Amino acid sequence: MPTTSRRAKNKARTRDALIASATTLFRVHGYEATTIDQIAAGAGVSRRTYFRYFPSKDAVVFPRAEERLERFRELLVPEGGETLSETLLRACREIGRDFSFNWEELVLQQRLIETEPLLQARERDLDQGWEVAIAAALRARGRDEVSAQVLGGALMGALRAVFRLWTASEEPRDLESLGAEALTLITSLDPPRGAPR
Amino acid sequence: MPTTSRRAKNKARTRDALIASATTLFRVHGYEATTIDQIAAGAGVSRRTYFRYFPSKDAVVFPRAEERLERFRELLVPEGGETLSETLLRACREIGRDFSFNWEELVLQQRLIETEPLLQARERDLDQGWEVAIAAALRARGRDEVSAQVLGGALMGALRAVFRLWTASEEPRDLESLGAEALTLITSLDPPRGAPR
DNA sequence: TCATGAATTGGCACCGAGTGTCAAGTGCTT
DNA sequence: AAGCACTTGACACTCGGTGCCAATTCATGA
Repeated sequence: MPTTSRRAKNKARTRDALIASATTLFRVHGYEATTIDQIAAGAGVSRRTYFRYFPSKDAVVFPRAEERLERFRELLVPEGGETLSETLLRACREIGRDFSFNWEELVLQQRLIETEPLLQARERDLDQGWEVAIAAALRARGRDEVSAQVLGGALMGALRAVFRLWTASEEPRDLESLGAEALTLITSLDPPRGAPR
Repeated sequence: MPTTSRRAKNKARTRDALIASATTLFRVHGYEATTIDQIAAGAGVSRRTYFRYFPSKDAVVFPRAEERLERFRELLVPEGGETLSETLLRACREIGRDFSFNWEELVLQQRLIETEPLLQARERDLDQGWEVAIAAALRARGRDEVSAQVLGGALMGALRAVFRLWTASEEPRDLESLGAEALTLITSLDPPRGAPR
């Protein structure tokens, strides 16, 4: 019994068709002006069926979010005697490879997101998953709850900024060195005088 | 001609009534189960009028967002020969004072936000305004674009984590020392080996 | 191959968020 | 008091999202 039964294939095909239809329509008419009826029609499927594949209109904008986060989680498992920064860099490099392959797609997606406040909000929400993953990795390395969450927030904040810079540039820059530069920047911050504890 | 004309007073009163009505209803029935008709009715006003005061249903959850951000922006103007960390700490302390006065309210608001993904997304979106403000402060201190955005993202990420920890605790902890601790934590990160540049 | 049951789909009705419009009401000015 | 600008209420409408059920498609065993 292959996992790719006929049903599974059909579902995958419909899903891809919905994503393609939505992407095209968003690109041409914008997010707001595109209705779900149009997306569904473009995929040769009914409106009701759209909602069986995506829980909301905005979900179709982030079709690979879940699997990428899952991948990131796996990459955060430390290898050998890595320091945290090294693990992060390695994860950054791996994710960056995936991102680089889809640079154009990601840039267009990012431009679309920035046209709609709701989409920006959703993106931020998704980033929280990454932040939680980083915080978990920190906890797994013996950090206490407070420092895990604070450092997780800071690191993810830096990574998000890096990603935005990356998609905002004209050419696909080297995501890995951008990430490394970001980590270096953070660690070069001057601590406040008379820091507590 | 006082700025508080009768019209202005009525508007302020209606706005407050809407906030109060919404807060109560959300607290009792939850966000999702509360309709705007109910909120408007509770404030003795029509549904259409609600939308003249708030652009959306979720906006009423963050009624003070804009003015707090404005305050934060003003606080980020450096005083004397402060380092950036010192400026941030001072801003943290000032904002923290305001927050401490409204601890209970903020805790309830936070609990409500965490029940609804959409609200979490919106909150993240609002945080971006703070991040942009920090990045602007960094730029004003001579940082280049990349480091301003990256550090802004990291610092805001840490501050958000601090705020979440603060509202998650049973007792109102000292927000200032939490913030200071967070800054210290960030600066104690070990840089990656062979860091570029 | 065919019949049976499970999964998938489409159509329909419905709810609530959000917007345009216009007439009626309220406050400001002289 | 009258005229004016601003504010409100009511209505109609679009669209996102959900529950429901009948029709269709697929998988499975005889």
